[in-house]
Amino acid sequence: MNYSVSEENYLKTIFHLQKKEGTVTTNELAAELKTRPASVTDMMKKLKTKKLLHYQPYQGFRLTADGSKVALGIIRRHRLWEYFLAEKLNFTWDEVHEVAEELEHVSNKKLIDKLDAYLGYPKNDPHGDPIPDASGKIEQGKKIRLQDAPLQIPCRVAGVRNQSPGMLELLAHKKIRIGTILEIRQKFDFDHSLEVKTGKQQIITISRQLAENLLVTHED
Amino acid sequence: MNYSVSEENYLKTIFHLQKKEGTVTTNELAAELKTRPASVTDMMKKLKTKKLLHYQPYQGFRLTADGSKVALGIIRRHRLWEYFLAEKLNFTWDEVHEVAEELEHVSNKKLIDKLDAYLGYPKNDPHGDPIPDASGKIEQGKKIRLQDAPLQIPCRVAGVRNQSPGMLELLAHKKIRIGTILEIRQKFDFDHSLEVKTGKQQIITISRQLAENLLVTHED
DNA sequence: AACATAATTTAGATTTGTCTAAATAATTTT
DNA sequence: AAAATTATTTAGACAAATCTAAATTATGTT
Repeated sequence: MNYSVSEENYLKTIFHLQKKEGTVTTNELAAELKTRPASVTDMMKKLKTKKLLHYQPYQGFRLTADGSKVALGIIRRHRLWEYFLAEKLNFTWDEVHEVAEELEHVSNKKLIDKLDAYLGYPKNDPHGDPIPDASGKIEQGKKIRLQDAPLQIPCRVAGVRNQSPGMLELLAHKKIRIGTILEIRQKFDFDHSLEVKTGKQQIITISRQLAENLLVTHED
Repeated sequence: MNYSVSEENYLKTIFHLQKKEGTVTTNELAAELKTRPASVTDMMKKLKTKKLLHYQPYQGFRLTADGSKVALGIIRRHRLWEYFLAEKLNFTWDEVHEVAEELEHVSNKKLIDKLDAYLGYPKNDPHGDPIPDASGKIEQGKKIRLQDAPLQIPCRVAGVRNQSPGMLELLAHKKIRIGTILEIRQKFDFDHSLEVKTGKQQIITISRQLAENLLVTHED
C-alpha cells in the first residue's frame, strides 16, 4: 500500500512513457531515470512481484491496472502541488516542476484531498496538464494547436478554432474530422507547412493556416 | 549540505532532547527514535565525521553550532507546515504533527521562504511553539504562570517566582525542577487546583499557590 | 575497592537500491 | 542463415541504515 520514493519514480515514469508507445523498454526507462539498465531490470522484478507491472524478460513492460492507479495517485499529488506553488506561492511555471518532484512523495491521502479542496479542485496544473481526481480519474488532455504538436507522435483531432465554411470545406476535402488520428512527419520551415500521416496511413500536407486552427490532444 | 531523512530525524531529535538535559545519551535517543542503541552509535559516528556533533565514545553527545543550525532549519520547516496545515487546510491541532513529520524533509529553501511569506511570517505553530526565522533565529518562549497555561498542552518549567525554602521543599518533594515537562489535565474551579501530568506520566495535584509561582514556557 | 548491573560500542548480518562487468537473448546486416 | 550489433539480464559487489548478539566501559552498591 506504501511505496518507496524510488518505486514511485519508476511507476510515474513508466506511466508517462507508455502513453507514447504501448510498451516501455529497459533502456528507455534507464535513460529517462538516469540510471543503468541493470538497475531497471532489478526494479522491474520487484514491481512485478508487487503486481504493479506486466513483465516477461526481454519483452518490455507496462503497468497493470493497479500500477496505473498508483501512478495516477503520484501524478495527482505532483500536479496539485504544482498548482499550489504557482497559484499560492508565486512560483513561475518553469520552477514548479522541480519542487513538486519532492513534494509528490508525501503520500498522506488526507493531506492531498484537503489541499485539492483548498485549491478549489483545479482541473489543470500550470502547464495545462490535467489533474486526476481523488478516485484517479483524469480528464481529456489539453488541446493544443496541431502546429505545436511534437513530431512523430500520434495525436487526435479534438476541435477547431475557426469554424468558417471555408475551413470546414477544406477539412471535409482532406477527410479530417473530430477523432481523426494525425502524426506529424516533418515540419517545413520555409512555409511552415506540415507533412502529416493520417490514421489511414495516407500522407497529406497541411498548411500553416490550417495547422494553427486544428486543435489536437495526446491523451488516449 | 544535504542530509538524508534519517540524519535529519536524528539531528532534530537530539536538538529537542539536549534542551532538557545538556547532553544526550545513546539509550535516550534510541528510545525517542524507536530504534536500537547500536544504530544510534553508528549514526553518531557518521554525524561526527560531518562535524555536526560533539561525540566521544561513552560520553554522550551534543550538537555543534553547525548541527544546531541544521536542526533549526528542520524545525522551521516542520512548524511552518504545521501552521499551514492548521490555518489553510483546516487540520486540527492534534493532526498536524504527523503530516508535518513528512513534509519537513522537503528541504528546498526557496519553497520554505515563500511558504513563510505566504503565511504572513507566523511566530508560533499551532501548539504555541516558536518558528525559527529564515536565518535560524528562534524567539524565546514567553514565561507564563502555570495557572495561565492552556489545558492539554505540554509545557516546560522555566522558573519560579518565589524562591522561599518552603516552595523549594515542595518542588523537590513533587520532583519538579527547571526543565520538567507538565501538562494540565484539568482545572478545578472550587479551589483552583490543577491536575497535572508530568513528563514521566505521573498524575499530580498542584495547588493554586504553587501554580501561581511556577513559570512555564511552551517553547521546545 | 571489588562486584554487579546498566549503558554503550563492536562485529557481523540484512535489506534496499544502486553499480560494473560478463553472459545471454533479440535484432539487424551482410 | 550466419555474423555483427544492440538490448537485456545475471552475477557479484557496494553504501546506507538498520538489526542481534557479544564484548567492553561506566556506574552504583556493598
